[in-house]
Formats: sequence, C-alpha cells, structure tokens
Amino acid sequence: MKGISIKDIAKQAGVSPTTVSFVLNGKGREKRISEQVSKKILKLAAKLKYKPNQLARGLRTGKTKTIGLIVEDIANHFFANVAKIVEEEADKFGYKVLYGSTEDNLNKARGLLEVLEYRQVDGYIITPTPNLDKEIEILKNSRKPMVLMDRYLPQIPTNYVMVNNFQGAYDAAEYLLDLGYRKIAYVTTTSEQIQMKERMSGFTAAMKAHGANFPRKMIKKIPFSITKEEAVGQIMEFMKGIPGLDAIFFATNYLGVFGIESIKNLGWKIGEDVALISFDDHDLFRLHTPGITCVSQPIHEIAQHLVQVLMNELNQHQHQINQVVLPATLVKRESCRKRAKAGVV
Amino acid sequence: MKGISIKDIAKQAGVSPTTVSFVLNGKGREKRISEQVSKKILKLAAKLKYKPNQLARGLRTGKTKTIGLIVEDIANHFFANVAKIVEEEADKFGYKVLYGSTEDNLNKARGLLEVLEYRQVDGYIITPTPNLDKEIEILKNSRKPMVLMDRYLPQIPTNYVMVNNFQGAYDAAEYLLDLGYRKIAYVTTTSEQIQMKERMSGFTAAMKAHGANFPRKMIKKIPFSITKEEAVGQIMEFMKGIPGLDAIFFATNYLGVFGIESIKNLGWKIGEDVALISFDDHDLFRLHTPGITCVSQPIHEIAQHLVQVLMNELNQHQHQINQVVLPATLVKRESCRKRAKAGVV
DNA sequence: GCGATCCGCTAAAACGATTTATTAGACATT
DNA sequence: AATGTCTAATAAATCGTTTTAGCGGATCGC
Repeated sequence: MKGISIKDIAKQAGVSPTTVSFVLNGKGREKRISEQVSKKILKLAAKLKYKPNQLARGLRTGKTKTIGLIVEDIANHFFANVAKIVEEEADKFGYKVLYGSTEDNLNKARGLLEVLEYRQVDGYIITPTPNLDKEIEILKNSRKPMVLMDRYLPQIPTNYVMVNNFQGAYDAAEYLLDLGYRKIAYVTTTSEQIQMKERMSGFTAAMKAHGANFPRKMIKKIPFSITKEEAVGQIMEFMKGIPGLDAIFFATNYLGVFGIESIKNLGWKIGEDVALISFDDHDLFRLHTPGITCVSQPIHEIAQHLVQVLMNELNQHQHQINQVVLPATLVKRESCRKRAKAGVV
Repeated sequence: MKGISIKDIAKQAGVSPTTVSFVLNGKGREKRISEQVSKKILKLAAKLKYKPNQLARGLRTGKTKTIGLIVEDIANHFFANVAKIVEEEADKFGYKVLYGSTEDNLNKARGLLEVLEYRQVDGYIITPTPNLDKEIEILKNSRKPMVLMDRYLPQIPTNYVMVNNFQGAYDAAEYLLDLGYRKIAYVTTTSEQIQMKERMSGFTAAMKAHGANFPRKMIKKIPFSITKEEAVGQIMEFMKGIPGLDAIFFATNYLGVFGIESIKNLGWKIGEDVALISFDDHDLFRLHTPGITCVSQPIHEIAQHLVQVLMNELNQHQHQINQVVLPATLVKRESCRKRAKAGVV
C-alpha cells in the first residue's frame, strides 16, 4: 500500500532520482535536462500518478505548505465563514489550513500557537486574544509570516486585515440621525478590545458631527462573562431607564440578539416603538421579522486579503507591513425607518 | 531560528541520538537505558524545550498525527459545531485536524480526498456526498481508518456515527399527534440521501402507528438547487393548497428556516394558526419568537464518538466495524402547543 | 594542442527522527 | 579457558525528497 516515489520513476525511466526531481520541479530547462528525458519523466509520473511525499519534501525544504488559522470560535457565523473562504483561497496556492478556536482565552491561544509551531506551519492567521502581545511579538521577531484579523495590537506594528470599525459605526449613527432619530442609546461590551473602542469612537464622532446629544448615560456596557438572561435583564433595565428612547445601537452581533429579546420582553415593537441596529450581520438578523438593520463585514474580502497578505510574505520575503482596512457596509432592513414625527414616550 | 534537535540533546548529554530517542519515546526501560542517563536526557529535553520535528518523525514512521475532516459546509451551524468538538477531542490524543467543505459536491469531495491522501493524514472523518461510493470503497480497501458522519452508504459497510433519524422523526410526529394536531404536512428535499429517507420512514411509521391520516399529497419535496425565494414560494403554494392545515414538519433546518418565512408571508401566526417543527436545531429556532420546536442532534456526543471510533482504529488495528447511532432529542418550544379544539380552516 | 567552457546528467549529502543490528565489556557457567 | 548471557549503549540504515558539487565528454578559442 506504499505510494510510489521518485526512485520508482527514476528506475523506470532509467535516470537518476536527481533528474526526476529537477524535471518534476520545473527546473528541467534551468538544469539542462534534455527534452526527451523530461518528457519521458513527465509521462511516467502522470501514468504512475506520482504524488510527492509532503513530509519528505517538508523535511528537506523546511516548508509544510500549511497555514495555521486561529479564530475566536469556529462555530461563530463570522469566523466560520472566514475560515471557509480562507481554506478555499489557501487551496488555490496549494496550502492547507490547520485551525483552532481560542474562545478568547489566552491560554488556549498559547496552546494553539505552540501546536502550530510544533507542526511547523509556514504562516499564521491569528485573531488575538487579550494579552497575547508577548507571543505575537515573539512570533513577529521570529520572522514567521503572520497576519492578524478582526482586531490588532496597537503596540505592535503587524500585518492585519480588518473592517473599518470607525466608519461602520459612524455610518450607523449618521443613518439613524438621518432617519430622524434623536434619543439614541449604545450598548457595548466591557472589553477593552481595540475594535470595540473604534466602534465607539466612530459612533461618538458622528453624533458630535451632527450636533446630536450623546451623554454618557446613553451608553451601557455589558460584561462578557454573564449569562444571556442576565444580559437581557440588564439591557431591559437600561432601556426602561431612558424616557423617550428612539433607537438603540448594539456594538456586536450577539448583543444585538440580546437586544431583540430585550425589546420583545418589554412588549415594544422593533422598528415602530424603537429602532434597532447592530454591528455585524447574523442569520437571525436577515431572517427576523422585521429584518434587523446592521453594519456588515465583508467576509469574503476579509478572507481573501488575509490569504493574499500571507502569500505575499510567504513567497517574496517582502517584509513591509501590510495593513488592510476594508469598508463596512450598512445593510438596511426594516428595524429602522423614517421617523415622521418627533418621538414621544 | 532553527529548532533544536535530538542531536543537540545527544551532544549536550554526551550520549548518542539513539539513546535520546529511546528515552524520549518512553522506551528507556525496555531498552535498558540507565536511570541516570534517562533522567539527564529528560531534564535536558525539558530545559531546551525540545519539540520533535513532526515531519521527520512522520517520514520515518508513516504517521502524521493528523486527521482529515470532510464536512458539507463548515459555515453551517451543525458542521461548524461538530468540527469544533472534533478538533478539541482530537487534540487530546495529540492529533490535529485538516478540514474542508464539499458543498455536497462530488468533485469537491474527490479533490479533498486527494489532498488529504497527498498530505498523508492518518485517518478520515467524512460526510459523504452523493455518488462518493467508489472513493469510499477504495479508501476502505486501503485500510485507512475512516468514519462517516451524518449519513452513510447503505451498500458499503463502514464505521459511522449518526443520529437516529428514524426515531427523531417518529418522536416529532408522535408529539404533534399528542398535542392534538391532525392535518400534518411534511416538507423534505428531493435528495435521495439515506438520512432523509429514514426521517421520512420514521415520520410515516408514527403516523401509521397512531392511525393518523398521512396521504401522499401532504408531502412536498423541494429541490436543493433552487433559490431561497423559489423555495419559499413553493412552500407557500403547498401550504395554501391544504385546507385545514394543522401543523407542518420540515425535514432539515434550512427548510425549517424557509418555512418560517413562508408562514409569515402568508400572514399566518406560527404556533397559533399552524404548528411548525423542524429536524435539526438552529440559532434562529432558539432565538425566534415564538421559539421553534425541533429535533436536535447531540452534536457534542456525535463529535466525541467520531474521534473515539477513529482513535480505536488508529491505535489498536481493531478492524471490526463500529456503527454508532445516537438518540435525537425533541426540543419543545412555542411553535407547537396544545390544540384545544379540532382544527377548522 | 591545450586549457576553458558547455552539456547533460548523477552521486551523495542533508533534513531529523526511528529502528535494527551490533558492540564492548562485565559476569556467570561448565 | 572457552562459551554464553546480560548490560548499557551506539552505529548505521532508513524514510523520500531537494540540492550541492562534480564528472566525463564534446566543443571552442587561440
């Protein structure tokens, strides 16, 4: 059941393994192998369905043609879709993907990095967890090709591919204001992650630019660690405490989902009593009635750029830093609508 | 930036690489290496953070400690979650996972199998596409450890891990009848895949066992290839054509999602005008209002068994066939409720 | 006629582990 | 003393590639 090797081809062609290797690696010309011999080898290889042993090749060249993909949670809509495209794109370059989920846990991330190093992947696509700075720094210094996604580490200049969080949130705020909403609340996480900060900045900037009122008490931070029920409860309390609430923005999709539930629990009608908009799309937002307006990340492009950036580093030792920021798109659905008259409680 | 090798340890310990290899592989006793030397080597390995080169090891032993996971669509809720647990479980045995999505396309599946062979994975977890029989047969004959998931090939006895589709659908039908529903429709795919057939059998069996009427005209088959809009349209037509329709069962989750939309489009109320139940859980079902009752697959257990079966084959050359069928669970939500009075149009 | 150059190809080393066969010496047996 | 057994280790082959260095012969320049 053993595969056939370069030696088998060499024997059958009556040449040395070296020659076979040269030809099969497209170095026939360069190494001055005659057309006849080249052709014979190529034909033989095809006939025998020769498949180079990747382990032997990797051992010799130090390249495994494998990339490591570290996501927050492969079962999450956003990451699963990115993973899928990354796999497809990498495949085009002959690379395979080893993946793992961190659950946003530092130790899991460390474990994954260790395993990937152990497996000698050629490059990394990483969604960093909090406090992963040191490991990223080490990886960076080791000159291994690497690109971050979804968030970056402001202290460490690295490659990354991200959505424009500032612009996405800015557009959302502006859209709400355009529609005539005035009393707008903002729900985010307690996490200090950069992408959350940027969304907040973008939103705030838009409110300010339009002279809208956006005091601190319109902002609610929900801790990551609490249960869904607790979160929903907190959001309900928060909303009830704001008389005349017009519209509410959720800074990430799972909060938006909680928001839907909170509003329903209050007996309010989404899009009528209060407008709802969320960062990140979600199956539920698309299929919900009414549809939930959201700021959508260009998943396909993100994945393509991730692989592209990695391949650039991998192939051309081009060590200039590559930071890609892609526009977010406002997906308008029915949860926000033109507000005819000023809101009253 | 090179890793340290067995030779480095050997040099520093003043012994041969052979000795180091023996000790590090736990064969110290067996090979009569003295306690002193063993300890020295172990200490040194820990100190230098020695990580064996998997490529070299794989080349020599023929084992890559990698398994290939072929799913239908990694971005799908069910497969993404299985993939996640598979990865975690495999990790416990020191295995990593290479994955790929077939989109239920035969050629994609072939391509994936080829790549995985090329990468010499030690074992396979496969969601077979239609007509993949020949390739599975070949793989089986090659004695590579393999286990199928989600569906199996009736003509080829192989390992598999599945949910009990018959029982799941049976329970669903029985539940609807218990609640007092009588005019029950069934929506499935046109695909001839075994799991779909079994669901149909289970459902039919329950209806018959309870003496319920279940004529052919209560069954609708939706082709896989049409667009969402077309599917929704077909489902709407189908439902409108059944006077007095009580309840409707969808044989898989994406159909259930279409079902929700169809019912809404008709202006009916789920759980009030018509009961809805679907095979497979989905985020949307859980978060929808009203919640959608469904037949849920034990994802965690499925994944655990998949890895377990594969590890059995991998480690003990135990070549008896292992077929695991796990119970499906009926998750009761608000889309089906006690029916007070007989249904009237 | 002699060194330089080119042609077409190959021998052998290397990658880093595992594994088989072997060794040198201590000790025991007959 | 000759033989065998055991101990504690090692040398060398091996896995399948890639890659460096080189070889024998023909051709060229002068």
